[in-house]
Amino acid sequence: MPVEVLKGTLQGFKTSLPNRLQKVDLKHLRLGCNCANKYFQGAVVISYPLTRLENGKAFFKIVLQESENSSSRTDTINMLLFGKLAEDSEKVVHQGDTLVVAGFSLTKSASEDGRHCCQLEMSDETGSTIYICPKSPCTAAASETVSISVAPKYTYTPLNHLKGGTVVNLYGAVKFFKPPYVSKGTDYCSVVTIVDQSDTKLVCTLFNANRDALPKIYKNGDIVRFHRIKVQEFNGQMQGVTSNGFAALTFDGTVGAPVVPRTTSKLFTFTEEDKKTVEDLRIWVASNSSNSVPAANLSSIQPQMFFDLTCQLVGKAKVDGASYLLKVWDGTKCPFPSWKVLVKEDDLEGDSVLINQLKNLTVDVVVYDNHVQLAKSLKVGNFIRMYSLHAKTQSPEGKPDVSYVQFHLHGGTGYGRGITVLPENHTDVKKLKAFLDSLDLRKYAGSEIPSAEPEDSYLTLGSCLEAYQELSVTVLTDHQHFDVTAVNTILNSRIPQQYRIRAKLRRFEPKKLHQSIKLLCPQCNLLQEVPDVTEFDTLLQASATRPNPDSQNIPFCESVVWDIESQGSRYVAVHFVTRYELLQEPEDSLIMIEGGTLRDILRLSKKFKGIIPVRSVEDNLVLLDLSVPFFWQGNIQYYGCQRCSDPKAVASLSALAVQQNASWEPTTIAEALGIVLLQYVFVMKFTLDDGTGTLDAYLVDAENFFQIPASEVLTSNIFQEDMERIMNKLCPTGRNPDGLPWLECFIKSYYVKNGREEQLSYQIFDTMIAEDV
DNA sequence: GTTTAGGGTTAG
Repeated sequence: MPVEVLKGTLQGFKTSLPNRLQKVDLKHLRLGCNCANKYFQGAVVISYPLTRLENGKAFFKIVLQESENSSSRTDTINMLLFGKLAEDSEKVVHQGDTLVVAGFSLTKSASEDGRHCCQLEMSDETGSTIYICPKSPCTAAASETVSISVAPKYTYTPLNHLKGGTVVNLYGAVKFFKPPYVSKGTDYCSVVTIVDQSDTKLVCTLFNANRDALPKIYKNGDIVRFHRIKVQEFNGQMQGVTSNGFAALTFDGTVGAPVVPRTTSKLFTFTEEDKKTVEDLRIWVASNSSNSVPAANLSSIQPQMFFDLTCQLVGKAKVDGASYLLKVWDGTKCPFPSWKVLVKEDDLEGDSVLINQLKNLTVDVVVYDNHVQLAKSLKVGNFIRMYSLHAKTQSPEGKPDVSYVQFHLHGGTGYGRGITVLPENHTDVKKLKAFLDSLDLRKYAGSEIPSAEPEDSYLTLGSCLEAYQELSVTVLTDHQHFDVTAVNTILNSRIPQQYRIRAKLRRFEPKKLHQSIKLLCPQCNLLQEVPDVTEFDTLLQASATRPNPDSQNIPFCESVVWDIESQGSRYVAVHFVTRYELLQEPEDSLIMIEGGTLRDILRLSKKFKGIIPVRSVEDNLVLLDLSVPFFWQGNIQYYGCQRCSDPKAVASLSALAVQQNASWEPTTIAEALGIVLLQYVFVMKFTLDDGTGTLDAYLVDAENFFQIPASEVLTSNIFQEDMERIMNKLCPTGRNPDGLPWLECFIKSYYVKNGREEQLSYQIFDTMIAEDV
């Protein structure tokens, strides 16, 4: 009987209320206070017309005044009624009536109207009850005895009494859980295993389109209450699944902690009996606890462990489609060196000043696959918990004594892998916040870079960095957020890493420019010397056989054969590749040549777009041996990797010959012929010195570092002069070392096999010479 | 109205 009009006096009625119901005053109504056993009494000062919500539900609003003699707005409170209760009340409530209400929930007032900061919410679904004492009492006889049921009586089934095909209400302690994740269907999914005093386990598979409707479990041992969960048999075991009207409450499992349900629902019942059930379960859990995954902080991690980490997000960045970087800290220092994941400066989200400040306390966590979506949605500053995080120790091959740790949240949801955002009012968050606030960050701050005070704006730091870089003759093309590391620190580390350094170029090798140009296979990384073209004359001659007249009819070529009688019986065949069966202008034409000498080829390569030396094998034209250049263009010879190429017959060029937009560029031709093109690169050793130590770093670069193409430098006077000027600026001969310019460089360390030994080497990357040099 | 997952580590 949710709404009842009293026939007797209010006093008389109140004596019939159960003892456990206590009157509560407006001043004691606060958010979070347990109102299960409270009633409130007030007079109706306003009653609004009945309306309907968007979902069709009836809605009725009343303003109640606590004290009859007061006219202050602060003495009034809004009461919101929903559903059938709203409809029923609206018929019988009048202005001036006194109401006694119980079974309400208390929420933050939705309107800023100067009334009480909370509002009372009631609906018959949650067992709310309203007693109305009319302003003009009925003249009927004495009051009847009224019995109140504040809440509908829910019964809870012990887990050892479950039967398939039933819908029940359950209480249990969480033994295992997967935080809500996006399922492959349309809903969020959370798998929760609960256990109760009967020591029976139940795996519950919960789905809901609304993440907040799933239980807000943050750790094993939390207590849950499920209403309307369906029990069914699966694989010979009972299983719980969400059914219509499923609702969950979650409680902290700590003995003695306030019994406050976690839910986003505004309407739920919660009785003294519920409280007792939670408290009983807490005590049972405490004495039957089985330690599962440890919750660790960064300072207590062990190599190879999986653990739950509670931390704050400081920065985030995409790594690639399948992984995402989270920079987090928990205020403790990881005892092992940990990896730093290289991302583009522009991709790193977060306060760069703070990221820099905390760099020695944060760790880089890479999350994969299904976790990327959630990771992206996190806000910098969020307090999060990552479950089953993997602290993976890595040692370079053959170096078990040196190790560093990588943090991975691997893909999948096995073992509860996942991330949750913890609410700011969670006990663990409050504790962590207090701890983080208590830290003296200066103790951990790095000292290599001019430190910015927290009140400095990002702009100030930016311009400060600019001034700092002004003196450098190099420019970093990415990762500007990296801090400078001292050379001796780098030398002392045995971990493959990436660093930013600031140093001077003491010396470099080789001194002669032509010695610094090599050929690099981008696939197998083999470096080789650039051959001397004059060596090829014999090779080219040796392949010069009398062209086979049968092979001269090539579909995409116009061919001519020259007899060169002045040189004995030498024959040269030239095949002009046609485009759409048409000859092109010589400067656009690709030609293939059989039996040409080095002189012929060099001469022709100045006139034509490109030349491919070939020979006849039976009826086919094939490339020569890959020890000679397969393609000649202007002054440049292009080579294929003898290991990685899989040369095809020249006929495979026909596909290019019919393409309208195909160009006779070395890369295109190489690809069509199955050739892995060798790259011309500068290979130099720079001895870099920053005052704390010197290290030798290799430069292997095609054109980015000097902004000069290595392929052309040997045939261009202008490029050679540029190179000379640059090297003279970086490392002038006979200059006092103090006068040398600064170079800011990225270098990475990596292990190379040197015989049976592994040796740490350093290479320069993402760095270029400043334009004005 | 159905499907999702149905606990038991990635292999980066």
